[in-house]
Amino acid sequence: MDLKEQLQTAVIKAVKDLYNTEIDSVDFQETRKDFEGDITLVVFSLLRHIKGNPVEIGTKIGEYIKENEDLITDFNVVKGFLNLVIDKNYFINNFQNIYTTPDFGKQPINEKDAVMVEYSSPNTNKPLHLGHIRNNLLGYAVAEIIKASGKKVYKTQIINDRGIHICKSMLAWKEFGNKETPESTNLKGDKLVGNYYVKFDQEYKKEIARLTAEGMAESEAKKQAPLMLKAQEMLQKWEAGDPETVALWKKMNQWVYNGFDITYKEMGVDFDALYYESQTYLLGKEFIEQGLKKGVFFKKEDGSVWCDLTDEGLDEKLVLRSDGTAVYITQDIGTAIQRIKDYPDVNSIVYTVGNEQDYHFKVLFLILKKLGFDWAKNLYHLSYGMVDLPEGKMKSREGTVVDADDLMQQMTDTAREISQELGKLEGYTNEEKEKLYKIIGMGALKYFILKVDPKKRILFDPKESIEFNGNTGPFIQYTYARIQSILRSADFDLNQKVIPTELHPKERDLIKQLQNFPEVIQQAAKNYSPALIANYTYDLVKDYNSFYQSVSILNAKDTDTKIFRTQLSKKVADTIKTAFGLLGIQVPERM
RNA sequence: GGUCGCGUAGCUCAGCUGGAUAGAGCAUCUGCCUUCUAAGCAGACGGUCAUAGGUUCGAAUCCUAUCGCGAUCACCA
Repeated sequence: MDLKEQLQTAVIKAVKDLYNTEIDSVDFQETRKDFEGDITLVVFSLLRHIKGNPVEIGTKIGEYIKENEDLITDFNVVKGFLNLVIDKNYFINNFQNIYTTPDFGKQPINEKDAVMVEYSSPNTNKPLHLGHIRNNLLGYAVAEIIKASGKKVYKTQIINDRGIHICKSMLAWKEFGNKETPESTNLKGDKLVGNYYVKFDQEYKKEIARLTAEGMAESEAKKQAPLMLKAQEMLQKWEAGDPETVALWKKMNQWVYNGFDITYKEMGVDFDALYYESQTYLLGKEFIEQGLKKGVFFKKEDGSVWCDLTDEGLDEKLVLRSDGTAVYITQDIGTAIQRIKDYPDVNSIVYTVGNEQDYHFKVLFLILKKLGFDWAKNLYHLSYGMVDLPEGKMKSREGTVVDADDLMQQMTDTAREISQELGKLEGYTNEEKEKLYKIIGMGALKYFILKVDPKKRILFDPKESIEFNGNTGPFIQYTYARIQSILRSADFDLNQKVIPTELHPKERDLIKQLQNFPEVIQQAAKNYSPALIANYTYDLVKDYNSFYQSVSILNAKDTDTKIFRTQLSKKVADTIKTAFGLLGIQVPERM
């Protein structure tokens, strides 16, 4: 039986025997660290049923329970709080279970209960930047956390590979590119294409300047600039399936995909199912037709189709243009339905998209509900705040974008500098060292981003960059590495069952912290919050370091204690590894 | 203007479904490497939890209003 249940029945019985009063449940909470005890009964909540002084009541219940419940060895009452001390054998036995459970904290996967997690979903006309990094890290971590909570997960993305913005870079390459290729320029494909997107904008601005100088109004010049007209023409050709345009589109998109693949690999994220906008943008129209028949939508005189959401406190939303073409949300309706069709075991979709699209997803989910899909109630928009720079928003045209590849490289470089200064890696080959710098640099970056609540915006100062001391990824990795060092020197069998004669308070804290891990995973999955995992891991490491500093592990007095403490260390390391795995962060054997 | 989100130490952030004296890290200061890795540990300093009301035995947490910051309200995606 679970500890809280057991204590609950004990308290209920105590109240019945002492006060002749029936209560059905009581609340426990963990005892705060600055008080003695392990678990606390808040007596105040009993005052509804029992009249009297909280301290007296607490004391009486405490005495009764100490007498009648073997688990409780002592108690104290502070104000209205009854702090109970749990028998050390409970913790020792519990730790034995934890220790022998592989992948402790994770639940086995239920194949029938699947979730699709969408993240990344970039445009294919420019390289990934810091904002995408947050998106990717969040999406990946949430997917891993949901998996650990016992569900099957498909990671997916929808690649925005068509539209006027794609035509812009294609056109600029055609006009100004001199047949450059990633090979000829030695540039990553996404960088090369991105350069042409910028080039388009520059040339377009020149044209506007020329036209306005000739006396044209600026708004008119924006529409009439030859480059813009050509880009629009190109889009039409693309939609008509013009072979030459389609070939160029395929070629340049492939360059971008090759570039993205490198970035994704560096970042350590992956996908199980890819969707391309070019294949989905026509989807959804048939469901608009169905919705019209059902009366979910209505048609205006000009032929445009709308959904009336005013009774939900929202506006009317366009779902089909007057010319019959699809808009953004039409496609999203179609894609969602398609995904459920493709993966019948999926009954929930998580969309990792920035909070500027909160309204869009609110509307999307409502419409899908109105269309009568029962899975629509399980859709979730994992909305996250922007990553801003001290100067404000990142703007590609002003060159203030923090490029994803550059940033990752920079992190590795910083890790290298710090490591070399500390110089603890003798005996490592250069190759091993480089691998390690990458692990540390990426750990710093990922932890930095994932430890903050997704809803909050992140202020990223490239100059101050990312810390390697304190509440950081490397700090946690370092603790892991130190434990590995202990395990390397341990010359005894770690699989034996030992019962130490004493339980140090720090050991008690550690075991308590370890016990919480499964619950933390469930919470994190429920709240779609990698930050919970990150902060839990930090707390665990703080507890461990404190333990490490106050007791001897390998030099402990007796063998049993030595073994027990080593086992405890090992399990802490394993838990760090598991937790960081959920965040997509690797862990080093040495550092 | 309507809607949504955020506002906690000088800075960056924790604080679960209301509970004890609001916690970390950075920065500043003080101790600790002949003993398992000092990317560490122990401690000091630092707060009218934006403001004002309300609910409650009890509020950073829940409700209302106000202020500040951000996002959004396209036949764009």
